[in-house]
Amino acid sequence: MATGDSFDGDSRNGPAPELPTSVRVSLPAPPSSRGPAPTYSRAQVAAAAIAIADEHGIEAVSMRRVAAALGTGPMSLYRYVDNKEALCELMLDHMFGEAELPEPTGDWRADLAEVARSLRRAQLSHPWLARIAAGRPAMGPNMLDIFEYGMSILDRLGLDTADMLEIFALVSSWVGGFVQEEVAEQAARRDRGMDEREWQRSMSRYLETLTGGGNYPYFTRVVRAGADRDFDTRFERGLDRILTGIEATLPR
Amino acid sequence: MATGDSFDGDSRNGPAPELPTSVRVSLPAPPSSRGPAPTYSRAQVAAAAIAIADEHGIEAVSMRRVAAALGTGPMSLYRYVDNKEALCELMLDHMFGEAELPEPTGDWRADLAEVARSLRRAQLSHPWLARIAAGRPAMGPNMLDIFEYGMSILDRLGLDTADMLEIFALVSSWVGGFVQEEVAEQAARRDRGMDEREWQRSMSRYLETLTGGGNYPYFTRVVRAGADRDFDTRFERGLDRILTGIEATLPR
DNA sequence: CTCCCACTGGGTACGCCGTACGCGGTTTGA
DNA sequence: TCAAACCGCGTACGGCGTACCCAGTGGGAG
Repeated sequence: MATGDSFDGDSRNGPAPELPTSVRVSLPAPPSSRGPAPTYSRAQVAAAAIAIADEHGIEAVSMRRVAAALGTGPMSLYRYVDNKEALCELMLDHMFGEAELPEPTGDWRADLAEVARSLRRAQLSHPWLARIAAGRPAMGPNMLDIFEYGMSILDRLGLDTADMLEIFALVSSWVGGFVQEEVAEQAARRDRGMDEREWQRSMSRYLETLTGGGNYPYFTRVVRAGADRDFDTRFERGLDRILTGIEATLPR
Repeated sequence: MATGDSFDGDSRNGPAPELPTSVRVSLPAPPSSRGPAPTYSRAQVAAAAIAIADEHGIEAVSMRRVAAALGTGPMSLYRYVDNKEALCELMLDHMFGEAELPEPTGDWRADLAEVARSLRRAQLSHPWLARIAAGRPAMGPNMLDIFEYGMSILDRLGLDTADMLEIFALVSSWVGGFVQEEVAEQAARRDRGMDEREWQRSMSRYLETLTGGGNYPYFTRVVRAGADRDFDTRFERGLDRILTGIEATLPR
């Protein structure tokens, strides 16, 4: 799988046609022979932004800071990126380039599960990713690579394109939702650093404050018993359920 | 189901104990008898913020604007809400109060499907919701109501608490991921207002620009054939697959 | 070889933002 | 009665995204 630099590589192609911003951003930079060569590449810009997000959180990523990290002024960034929104999309697609996908085994369930695990791994290794991805369509070249890989797995099942798309979207959107909850809870616990015991006690107090302790019997039970499994097994079990559901609703 | 005003109602309870911000925010305001009565309520603040988000988009929601909508100064808001993050959580839980849940029928598949549809409906009626919810744990009173409702449905299946939680989380996180993609695509199309035909053509051009047309065979096929079904049927079919998967992996 | 001009780098400035701080007015329990 | 507790809100600071503009650069056309 690509390493995420798929932005600057090749240069064949004319002037960018009118496209929605959310798509145009993923295009490689135009050839541009006339003036001096650009000092940086889009990949460098993305890498700088990602480094800041990893170290100081996504909210610390500002045009000024990214520019400073590159050793330049704030406005210079706009030579590489239309605006901050575009910078985010650049970071987003760059990350999906890190996903490593093994050679398909031929067992579609196992192979699709591996795609799901890769997507989760990518988003988990950079927790701010889920925040960025929210409400943004992800169709950069790297995400498209993963899409193609997933579709090729489903191609053995004799479905039409719409069905394949539907199934791929089912898996990938579940992974997205799952990881979102996962990082949310991680962040909430890190908020004030509390361990399992402390968190449990503070949630109990929350419940009592809310209703005097009477209502919310199920949530109370979950909190009291610490009844939530760890995310790894929840993920695997959920994945298994979803794949089972897909298999069961396959034609013939 | 509550209408979302569950914040200001009752007043019994002592001073707020030390809780993580992400949880404390959902607490009803302390009784506070001493000074003059507050001019507004937390529900009013939330409603004002929501109105702005609905009309001008979530990024237009600023402390200053919300305050102005209420007819007051920016700093007055901080009497009702710790900071902007807290305002967002207030909006979030307030929205889930709008979800209307019918009386359970006793058929757990149908009932759980109805919960899923309610969650989707709530998030779809305010597209900015998905953006806000990303990476934030949602455990306000209204979300807890939905949680309790869902768990009570699953309670008939003879599972332990951890299994019930797992299944509820599976459904709700899938809905979250699905709606996220749904509003993302809606937003992308609205970005520049283009209909089906235009979008198709611009995506074709995007593909050609990307690779000269050769790679991404599946995505090309999807774009060329317009092979994506509408979101309503995708949702129903996905939901059916997930419920089937759950049913198939039920013990005994 | 020359010159033009597309291109890059980057400074300045504007209008927003979140919010720390603090002051004056109001209410109420002691 | 009066101090403590609370509310409303004005002022101000530092940071943000980015519009605008100008100087420098280097390849292609003449």
